[in-house]
Amino acid sequence: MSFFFKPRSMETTRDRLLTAAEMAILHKGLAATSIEELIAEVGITKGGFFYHFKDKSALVEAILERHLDAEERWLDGLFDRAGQSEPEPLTQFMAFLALLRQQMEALPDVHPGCLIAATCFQERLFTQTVHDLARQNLLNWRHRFHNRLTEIAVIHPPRREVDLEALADMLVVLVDGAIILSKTLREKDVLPSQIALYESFVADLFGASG
Amino acid sequence: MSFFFKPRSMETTRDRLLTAAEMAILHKGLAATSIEELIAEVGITKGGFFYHFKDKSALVEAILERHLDAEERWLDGLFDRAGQSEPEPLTQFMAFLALLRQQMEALPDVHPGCLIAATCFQERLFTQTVHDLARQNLLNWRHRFHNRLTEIAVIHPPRREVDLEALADMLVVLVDGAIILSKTLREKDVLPSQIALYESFVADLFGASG
DNA sequence: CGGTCTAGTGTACCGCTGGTACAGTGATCG
DNA sequence: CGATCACTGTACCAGCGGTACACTAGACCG
Repeated sequence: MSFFFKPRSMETTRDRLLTAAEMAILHKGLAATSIEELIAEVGITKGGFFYHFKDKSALVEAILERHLDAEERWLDGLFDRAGQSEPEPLTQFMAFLALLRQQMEALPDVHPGCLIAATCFQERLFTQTVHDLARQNLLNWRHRFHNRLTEIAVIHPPRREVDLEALADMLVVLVDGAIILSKTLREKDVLPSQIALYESFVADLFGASG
Repeated sequence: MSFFFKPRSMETTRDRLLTAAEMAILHKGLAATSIEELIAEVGITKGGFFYHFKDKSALVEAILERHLDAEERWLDGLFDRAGQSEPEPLTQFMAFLALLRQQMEALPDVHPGCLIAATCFQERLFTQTVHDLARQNLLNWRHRFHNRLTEIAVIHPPRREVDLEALADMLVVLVDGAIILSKTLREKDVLPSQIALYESFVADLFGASG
């Protein structure tokens, strides 16, 4: 969902291309991002571009791979911080959600967008590989959240019957949907306030004290 | 959010262009939809296209206007059906949500997408007019849902403190987010199950019997 | 019957962008 | 010293958005 896992120092030209392209695609869309503009920004020629990537699709695939990797490390980091000296799964999950919300609150502007959502609305511009990467990533988060929620539900039986897989999806859905609302309305607080709502939903459902 | 408010009979060429373009944009994205492809489908020439629309942006503006209009009539229709012989605002709103969910369940395939979300991820491809239309539409739904929820909250004080504007946004956010998940995973039940989750959230929050 | 408007056709043309092809080059490595 | 890497530079092509403009078949209007 995000981008602010910072690039390495001693960047290669390839990495600078990926970064420039990622930013451009997030802000303007793939179609509005021309190769000529990217190579101008990075300071190489067209030949140099096609030396690194056989076409625009290959560039997008590389961006998505790098991005999903960084995102996974980032969210793992949040889970780790939330889990430190806190074995209770519900409290742990609530701490994770709070961290997630705080990170979104700390963003200087509205969230620049979600690469996955961007690919989903421009189907034919992207290759099957790109769509498969997006799909695998979403399935990954569904399963991770679902596992956590299942663990929680064992210890804290939910107040009402609830589809835990849908509840896991809901977090992904809220983040992506909130990015759309946030970008369209240019209101940066939509994302944290939707996460806050999810927090209160989950807390109440599993009967956390509060 | 939708499209299945059927076109009029005795369609004009302009209307057939709008319909073909709307479908194409929803399924493939704007950039992947060429004017040449549209005129081939409709059976006119390039001159004919530019007779109706001064450029591609004008086409998109017309699509969005027609779409938002139809969407408003459609959702008004759902509200009306939900409100028939049912003056109690919470019961009315719950009935509306149930109708919305049923409509989404009844879709034969995964939801084809949301035009607003599609515009949001291809910023530079669309004109300011398009973005303003999208913005106004989302603000419209926020206010309408917010008003309903405020009405409800007066009669049924919520069990917990809750930001009613965020709760109003949540419905829009869930629908758009669910469309992304649904399209990417190619699972058609994501949308109705997220609405169902919202239903149970709202019902519980305002203490509906159940 | 002629005039005007509508809804196009048909042709020719332009610039930008993605993409191809390929020869050359300076730095670095074994 | 030769090979490989990471490019440069030039030339070129096709597709698409968009422009320009002359022409026309049918409907409506007096």
